[in-house]
Amino acid sequence: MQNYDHIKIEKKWQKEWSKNEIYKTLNKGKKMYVLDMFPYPSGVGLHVGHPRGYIGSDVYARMKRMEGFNVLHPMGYDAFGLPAEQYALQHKIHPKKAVDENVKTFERQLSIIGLSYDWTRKVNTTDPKYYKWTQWIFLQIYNSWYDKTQNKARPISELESLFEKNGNEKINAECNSDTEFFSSKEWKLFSKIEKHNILMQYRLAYEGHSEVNWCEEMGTVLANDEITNDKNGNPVSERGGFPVIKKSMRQWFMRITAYADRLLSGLDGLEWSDHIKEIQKNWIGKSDGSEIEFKIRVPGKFSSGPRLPDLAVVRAGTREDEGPDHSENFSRDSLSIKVFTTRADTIFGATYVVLAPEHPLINNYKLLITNWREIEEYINEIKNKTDEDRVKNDKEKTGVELKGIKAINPANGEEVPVWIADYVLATYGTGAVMAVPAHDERDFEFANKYDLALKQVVVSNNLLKSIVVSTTLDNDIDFKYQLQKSKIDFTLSISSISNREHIRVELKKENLQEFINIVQKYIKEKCWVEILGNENIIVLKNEVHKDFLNHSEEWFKKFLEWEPFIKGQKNLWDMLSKNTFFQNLVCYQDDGILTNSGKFNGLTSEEARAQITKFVNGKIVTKFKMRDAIFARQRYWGEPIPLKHNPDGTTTEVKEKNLPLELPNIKSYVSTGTGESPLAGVKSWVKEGYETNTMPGWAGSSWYFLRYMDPQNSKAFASKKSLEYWKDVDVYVGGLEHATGHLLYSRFWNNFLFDLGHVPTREPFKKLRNQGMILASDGRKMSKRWNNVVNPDDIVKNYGADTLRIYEMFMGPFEQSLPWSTESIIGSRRFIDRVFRLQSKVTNKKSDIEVEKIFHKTLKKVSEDIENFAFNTAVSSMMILLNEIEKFENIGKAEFKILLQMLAPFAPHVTEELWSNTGEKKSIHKSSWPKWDKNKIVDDMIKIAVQVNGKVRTEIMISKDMSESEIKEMALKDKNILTWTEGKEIKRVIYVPNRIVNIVV
RNA sequence: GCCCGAGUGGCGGAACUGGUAUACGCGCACGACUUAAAAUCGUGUCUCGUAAGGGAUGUGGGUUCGAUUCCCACCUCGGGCACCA
Repeated sequence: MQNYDHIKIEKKWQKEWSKNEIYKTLNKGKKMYVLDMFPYPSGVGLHVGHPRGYIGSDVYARMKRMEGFNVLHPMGYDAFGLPAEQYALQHKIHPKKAVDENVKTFERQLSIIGLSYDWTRKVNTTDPKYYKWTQWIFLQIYNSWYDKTQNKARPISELESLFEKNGNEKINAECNSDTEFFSSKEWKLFSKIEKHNILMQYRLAYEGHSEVNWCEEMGTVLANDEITNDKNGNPVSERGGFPVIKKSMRQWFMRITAYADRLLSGLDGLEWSDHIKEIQKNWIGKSDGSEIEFKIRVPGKFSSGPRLPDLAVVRAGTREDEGPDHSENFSRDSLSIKVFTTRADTIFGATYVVLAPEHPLINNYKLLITNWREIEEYINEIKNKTDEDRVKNDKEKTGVELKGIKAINPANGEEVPVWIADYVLATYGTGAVMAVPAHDERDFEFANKYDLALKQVVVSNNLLKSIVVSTTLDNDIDFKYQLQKSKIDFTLSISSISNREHIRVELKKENLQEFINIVQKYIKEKCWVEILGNENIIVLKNEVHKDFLNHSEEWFKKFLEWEPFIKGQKNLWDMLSKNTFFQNLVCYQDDGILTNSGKFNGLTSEEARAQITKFVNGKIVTKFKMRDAIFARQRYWGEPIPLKHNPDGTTTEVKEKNLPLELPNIKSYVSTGTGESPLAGVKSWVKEGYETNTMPGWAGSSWYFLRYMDPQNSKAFASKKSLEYWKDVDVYVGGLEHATGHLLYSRFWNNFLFDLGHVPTREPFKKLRNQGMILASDGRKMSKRWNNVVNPDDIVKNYGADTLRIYEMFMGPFEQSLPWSTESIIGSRRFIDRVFRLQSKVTNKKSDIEVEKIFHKTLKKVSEDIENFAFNTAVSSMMILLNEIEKFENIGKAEFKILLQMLAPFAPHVTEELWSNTGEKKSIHKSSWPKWDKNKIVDDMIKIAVQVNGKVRTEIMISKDMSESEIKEMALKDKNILTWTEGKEIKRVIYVPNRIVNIVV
């Protein structure tokens, strides 16, 4: 490494840049906001994988700066949360101190890489001046409700006046599902606490109870994404690996579900990868379906017909000790079960109804149910199971019938049994389903186990597309001959797996009968038949194949039952056209054509869904998988929630002028372990009535991108003026692991702030790029545990920051995970050395025209590649350029300077050194990005390939002004080509401009 | 199980919208410089074949003048979701 002293040069320029503040952001000009996901400053320091994203965004930001944009490229710290507190506990220091120490390490490691952050805009979520505004935003959310008609959040005070005027029946708002109706008059009569409780059901940040993931060891509640499974499949905390159980607790929630639809539709306008959009879509989990009521009937007690039982009988079902008599509310709803389904088209096949074991209606039916003891036992059994047990994939479904009551299928009036079963979730849809075993896998499995009826109501409509006949016949030539004779089209292929020949028949209506005749004849005379898969595959074989025995016993049993039918093949037509044979073994879940469905027969599933829903008085509804987010931690190290609990049970907020509500300084912030936050042990805090829970880790990170726009502002989280100027993040760079956390919460908060007019755009991140992980050379994640961590400090010391930067960009596509190779890094260093040496060849003379051309072509490529985050090919094209120009004796200064400028975003230090060596006084990073000259990227003569029948046979040089026919003629006359075309008729000549000529003979 | 994404030399990878597959880098081999080594520079490096030429982009088919690229089936790996009706 004698070429240049990277240690000296890099230090020198880093000092210079910070002295001259060359990366300082202005507040005018054409804006460009390039943001990295700010890190949690952990104690262990960085490995070479961490800076990859930062380097990518830095390259981009540097080019944009040179292109004349006013670039905002900041960095900060997300320092609240469990990890910091755990670290502090372990090291027996205050979390604040731990954070400060870690930030220092972090900044030292980052600073040597030469990233162009404007450090004057640094933010830290644990700074009271910062979290004042986190608390402020919380209060805005707390004081809002979601109007589904206007489709936006509105101040809670507006809701109060609406209640005052009309009560709540006509208000189309997002609220808790158990909210009851009241009139304007009733509202006025409600007590303070009643009003408070009702409003709480509408607030976008609300208090409630819920079953949560409780970690005894850590004394805290964890979010789903903070939990993993240990090797036995038991739930454990991601950090520490402590066991996690279910526990019901008082919680604060964020009503993110109010925004589910907008979070979904908002994705359309974003330049994010399809992959991450897919993850968010899945997470939000929208499904369009119908809510349909199944009436309840008590057989025996009442004569006949779907008559409802007397209210008195049902009322007797409520327990005396349940407190006030709810029978008025109880009446209608209790006499029917509301189910949610996306397959209303299959309702004629609904042969039973299932409630989740937790379903509130079950208790109401107590006196009607004849096997109550059994039911109670079952429910208790389920309660004691962990979620993990219940959801385990290979677990058999269990359930019990509610004997004594029946449900009425509203489509055909049939009486069907009612069950409770653990495969139905209380938390999704209505907590009840209509079971259609013929068309739903889960219902199918359950029905098989408990011997419940199965009724097929949808048949496949793709039968007429194609049928594959797979043969293991000794001689299938005859079969093919028969097909040919009947003019049935087919194609042949060999299955790579079974080595069977596949005859794919494209069936048309007019030869369906003919085809079936042939198959029937075969079955009758020569062979066995088997029908496989969902793909209409028929297997013709000489004997029962061994494969057969690989099927489950059950399948085999059923097959045997069908065997005489097949041997007799009376009804093959029916078997094929309805495919009942197959469908009765494995349920058919796709859309199709309705059958056995009364007047709806013949409709497509899609048509039927709408019509049937209407017919049974159902309602078209949309459901989401996403749940409201828990917004509380029983921990010390988080933002205090700025609310006070009053003795009368109501809650009041801390006034804006009293924000921030600062974390009290306490001696022991160790968790009490009782589920109470350490704050519950602070007397002064409790005396004031302050909320003892703190905010979760994602609070501070859900809006930090706004704070960078105006980080010092003490009057607002950012001034209107800077918000209007910066608007949103143009390019956001970070890891994929935040897809369902941070990236969703930030979008939620930003949408909310938009509704109230606090920010100018709905969506915060226009363009998102996810850097791939850098794995260790053994292909595993870099981790202390595997002892495979590569420290960037060592790389910077041995090879230089520029080499590290170039290598990390060159190693492969930015979004792809790649293994690190310290062996390969030398290539990037050599490249820099060669550029460094190139300066001795620089003259004041003009470069050769060929040299100029290469330069401009490369410049175009590099500019476009950086724009597209294709950093690897940008570096590679500069390497190609260098290979080319090294062949020349001399190179003009102008071209050399272009090379330096192109390279500057990747290797800021060495290019700055060389730039100053050319006599430039101003920093290269303040220079303007060179423009490529489109006249200098076209060649006069180009080489194209000539193919004969698609195979390259020679190359010819053409000039750019030759016509198509001239080129074709030149190709045909080429002597290499003549040896291939001699004596043959030229059928066609294809010319693709600037690429190839293909001669077909 | 369902839904995405990906499979190209010894290795990381390149190939625009269907148009000369294997750019660039690492490694390896040979050569030059050197007393020697390092560094540097040069040459070669998918495969079979002396050559002409043939064969290769996970496997098998298809469409096309032409397929890494489009379609169908399958295999493998990675990721997401996981009884969401």
